[in-house]
Amino acid sequence: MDVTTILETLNPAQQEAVVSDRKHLLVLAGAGSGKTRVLVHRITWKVQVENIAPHAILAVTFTNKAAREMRERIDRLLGFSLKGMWVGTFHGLAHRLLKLHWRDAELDENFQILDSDDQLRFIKRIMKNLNLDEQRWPPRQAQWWINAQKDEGIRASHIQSTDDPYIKTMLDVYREYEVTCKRSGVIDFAELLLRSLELWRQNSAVLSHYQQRFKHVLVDEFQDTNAVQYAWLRVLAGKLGEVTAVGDDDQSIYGWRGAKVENIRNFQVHFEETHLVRLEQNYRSTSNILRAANAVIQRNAGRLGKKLWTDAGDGEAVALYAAHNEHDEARYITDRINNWLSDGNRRDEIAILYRSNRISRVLEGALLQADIPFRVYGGQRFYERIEIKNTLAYLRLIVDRCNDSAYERVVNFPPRGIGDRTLESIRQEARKQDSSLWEAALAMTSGGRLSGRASNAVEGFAELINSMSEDLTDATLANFAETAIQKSGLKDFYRREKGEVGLSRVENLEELVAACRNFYPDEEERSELLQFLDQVSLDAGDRRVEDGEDAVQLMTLHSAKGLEFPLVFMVALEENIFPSKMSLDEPGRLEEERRLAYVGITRAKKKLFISYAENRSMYGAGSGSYNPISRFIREIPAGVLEEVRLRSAITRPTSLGSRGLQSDEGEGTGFYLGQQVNHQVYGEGVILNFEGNGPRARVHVKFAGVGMKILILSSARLSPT
DNA sequence: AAGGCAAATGTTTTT
DNA sequence: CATTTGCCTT
Repeated sequence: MDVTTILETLNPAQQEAVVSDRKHLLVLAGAGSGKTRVLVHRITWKVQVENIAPHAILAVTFTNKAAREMRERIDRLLGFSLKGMWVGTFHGLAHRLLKLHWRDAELDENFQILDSDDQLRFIKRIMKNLNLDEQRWPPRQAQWWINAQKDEGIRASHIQSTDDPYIKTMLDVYREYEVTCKRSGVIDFAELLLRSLELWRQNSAVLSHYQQRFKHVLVDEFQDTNAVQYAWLRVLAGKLGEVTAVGDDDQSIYGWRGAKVENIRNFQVHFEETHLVRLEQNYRSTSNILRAANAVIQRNAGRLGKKLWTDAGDGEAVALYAAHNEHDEARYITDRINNWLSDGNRRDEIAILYRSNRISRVLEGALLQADIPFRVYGGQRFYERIEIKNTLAYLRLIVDRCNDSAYERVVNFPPRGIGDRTLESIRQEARKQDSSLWEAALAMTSGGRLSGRASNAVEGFAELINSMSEDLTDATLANFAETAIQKSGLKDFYRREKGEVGLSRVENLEELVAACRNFYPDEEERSELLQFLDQVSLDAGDRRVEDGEDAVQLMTLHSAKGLEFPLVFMVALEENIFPSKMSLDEPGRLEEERRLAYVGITRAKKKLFISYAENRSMYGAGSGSYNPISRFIREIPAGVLEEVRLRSAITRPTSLGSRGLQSDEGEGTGFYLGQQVNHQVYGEGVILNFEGNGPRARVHVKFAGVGMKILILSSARLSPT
């Protein structure tokens, strides 16, 4: 392959990025500007033109899907397989490292990955043992806290104990959690990253091996890196490694999970001699859509700055629909969808995007009613389903009897007469002799220390696992899984379960067998089953691209990142919903919400519909709440917006107000959102929300010191400050 | 130990 | 409203 083939399909900015020979490279790639393309072509360039060995390249992404895609595209462009190039997710690569250096990393050889579900179970157990009140200290919160620490690279031992009861309690749980994980030979997602970072930091021989090897490090979606991932990259790059980072600070939407936009903003500070390239030409959307996106994101402070443009024409205006309520909104959407379809378009070109999953419910109902096939993404993923996890637990136990979380999950599932009391005594024994549950159970049954019935049941379980284990020899993975599902009693259990739920569970079990059949191991030494289990822990089995069925796609704005659709509906653009109520006080979080709006708008290729409901019921039928129109709608210039009104405004004047789209006003009140006001009793505050209208209109005001108050506007006698 | 009923509880989620 | 959770009964 010659130079021109790599470059000819690229625009000048893309070419500049691909051939850059400064030490480091930061590519600020706007939505739809061809970032993956640049990454793939740059790798090809290095191999084909600069004669860099594939062996010396490490490319890292966040999702398995992105990693797969990158691998395929490099393969295709390069014309030969990756040959020792490391391409994978942060977690996948970290896992690989830890597998190779398990001894140096002080891990069990067969360490297992703890998914967030199992992690929560662990933490619940620990908190129970510590006699912590679940009401006062919700385990989810502890899980959140621990993960947040780990994402920052903070170990329990790094934290100073304080008098603060919250920190004290969390720290106790964290400490105990570390011990439990170690004893059980499991590591959680955050631990994969942190442990591999520590491995490098503490073991210079291992580190220098990888520094010698990976002279070229490339990172996708750089704006989503957290503190540990960033440190990981810096350590690996060392003084000599060359780093290419591709990302978009405007699309950083995972701050709440520890991602640091600062990482991309500071890149040029920490990585000297950086060449900065902006990709601003967008190949996805019409001008009108981009104008809307640019105008919204422009409101954020501290951006690296970037303005998308396109060769494409203006296209249609962005449509805005003010719905009476969520049902009206849903009906409007199904009507538009039917129009689109009757023009001969496909359903899978359509996406409906929302801030939070609960919004989808009414839409699902409407689509069902309108007979429009759809698929809701997000929510449960394949390998997270309970029936799948149970099956996998059997498989894990067969591979490793000492896997306590697997043991706990299935000792008594399907029910076989091993209750809480029995299990608790086994747990105690395990803790006493510092062994696995399996070993403790064995000791107790052979020592006759369990009642006859319990003893028989526990023994029976052990025999079951042992006998399943024998089936492993010379069966194919799929056949083995099938027998396991059979013998464990899972199949019978779910078959007997009534309703559609049971049916779909049996189907999922069959699908798992199919997944086994389609699995191709890539290592020689380790057994197929071991490799399968590892892959499954790291890949949730997101089946988004599934069978290419022609269905409308419903998903959250978060899960829409990276996707594009000719026709996009952004729904429920109301204050407190989008932007979400939780993000309203902190400016940083509000900016993240705005980025989310930017992500949403830029998903649309041809036509974007935005809608909001003047009244939205929280759950089901209640009277519902009046949320003001989302500020993000106001931030879209009037020129690209076209307000659709199907009926005359009877119930409520449009929240846009007579002064048009630019106003930030709570209609007819004389006040506006975010305004500083004074109250005779509460003092100074800021207006966060309007509710209702007419004489009953109320305002939500957050007062300094006093907190949030809801006041009747007509009697509160607020004055502007 | 297992099943049934009332009460609690509801952002976003790459791995 | 709809789903999950924990308590209570058998």
